[in-house]
Amino acid sequence: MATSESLRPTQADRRARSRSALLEAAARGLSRYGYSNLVLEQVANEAGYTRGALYHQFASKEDLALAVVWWVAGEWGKEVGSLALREDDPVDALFALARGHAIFCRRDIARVRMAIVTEFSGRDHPIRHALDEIEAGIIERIGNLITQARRNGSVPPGPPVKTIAAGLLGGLEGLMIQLSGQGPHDTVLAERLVRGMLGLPPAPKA
Amino acid sequence: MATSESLRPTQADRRARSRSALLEAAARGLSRYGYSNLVLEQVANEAGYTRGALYHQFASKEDLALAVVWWVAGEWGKEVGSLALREDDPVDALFALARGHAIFCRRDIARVRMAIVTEFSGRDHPIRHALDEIEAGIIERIGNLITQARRNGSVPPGPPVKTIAAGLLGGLEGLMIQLSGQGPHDTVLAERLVRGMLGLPPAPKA
DNA sequence: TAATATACATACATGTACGTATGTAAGGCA
DNA sequence: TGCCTTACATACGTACATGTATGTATATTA
Repeated sequence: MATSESLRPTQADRRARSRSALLEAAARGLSRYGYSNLVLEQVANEAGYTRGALYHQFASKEDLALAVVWWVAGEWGKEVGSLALREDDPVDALFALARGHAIFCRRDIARVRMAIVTEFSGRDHPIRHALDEIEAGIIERIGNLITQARRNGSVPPGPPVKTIAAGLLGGLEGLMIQLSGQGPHDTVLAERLVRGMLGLPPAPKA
Repeated sequence: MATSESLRPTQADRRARSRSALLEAAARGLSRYGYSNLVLEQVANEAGYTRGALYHQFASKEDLALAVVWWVAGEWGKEVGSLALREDDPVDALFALARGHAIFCRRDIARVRMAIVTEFSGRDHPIRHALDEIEAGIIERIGNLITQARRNGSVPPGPPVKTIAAGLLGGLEGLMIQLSGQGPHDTVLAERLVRGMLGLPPAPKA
């Protein structure tokens, strides 16, 4: 039984390898061109395959996009969401989320959601449902942190928690898209954005 | 010479009337579906015409989109940009811009830029150039206000002015997209976002 | 090693939306 | 009032991308 460490790859290895290559190429393409501008032949070629391989692994373009969306969400959870769990103070957790998100957005795949969300907003489409579900999860998480921080007394009152949480997410994503995840200032501005929207004073000078 | 107040509309009147109807329908469609998902027959029908009328007034789909982009930019300048000119203090001008932008974003046409910017980012496309030009103008304007405010002493030092200005614009647009311009909290959060990104303390309680 | 299943490539069919060419009615000018 | 131009509708051609059907090479199993 040949595994990934063996010289001759097994079928499952081949499948997994090509699948992740296709997924990554599709994620890059989605974040650059959006959904309907994404052409599957280009995706397959960038991954080193043809459309045949793609349709062997994914039932349709929509199925591929859904897989990408959930894959990116998983990566976000692993790379960003985990940072919040390491913090005790909810405000620190929010800062960690913001900075982590900024760093995550330096990867091109991070912009998938914002790139395709407008294409499906308002319509009843599976991709929209997936995006909504993922977004709702993140907003709920942020909202819980804000609620804790308000109980804690470290965050002043203001608009409803859910509104702030949604605004935080949207503002952060817009910020990162604009900065293209390039500058070294992305994390600073992300933290500033969080402070502002929560009603916190600016960070003391280091 | 019959003008718009006359009973029988003149040719120029007819032309202007249908043109603005088509423009508005196209703007709504662009902000909802983006560029490539926008189908011209739907645009024409929503405006009360057919594609024939559209192609009589606009050379191509691209030409129509460009016209929409510049038209929306003009509306923004009239409704939002003018607010900043009324303020003496640069920080107050920035707040006025943020609040005005929030209110502007309650109209569906306001989201045109964010809806189509990802479709052309990275490519060498006339629509991208137009968006870049408009964006550069707004960022420069915001940047000048920030520079004044820093000289003024009312805004602390931090990341480069241009970076903050760009981040401010991106963050605001992301925020407004997320809130869908619905809630009454959009202006509050917009101002909070500006305060945070500038490094200002939260607003004193009214 | 023969037989079968899997991973992928190639070829084909279809639909959709753009752009253009042509036709028709209404306004402008002599 | 007759001719010309403008505003719009209808009809057609075309290109492109998706999805499917078929073909081929590699891996698995007996």
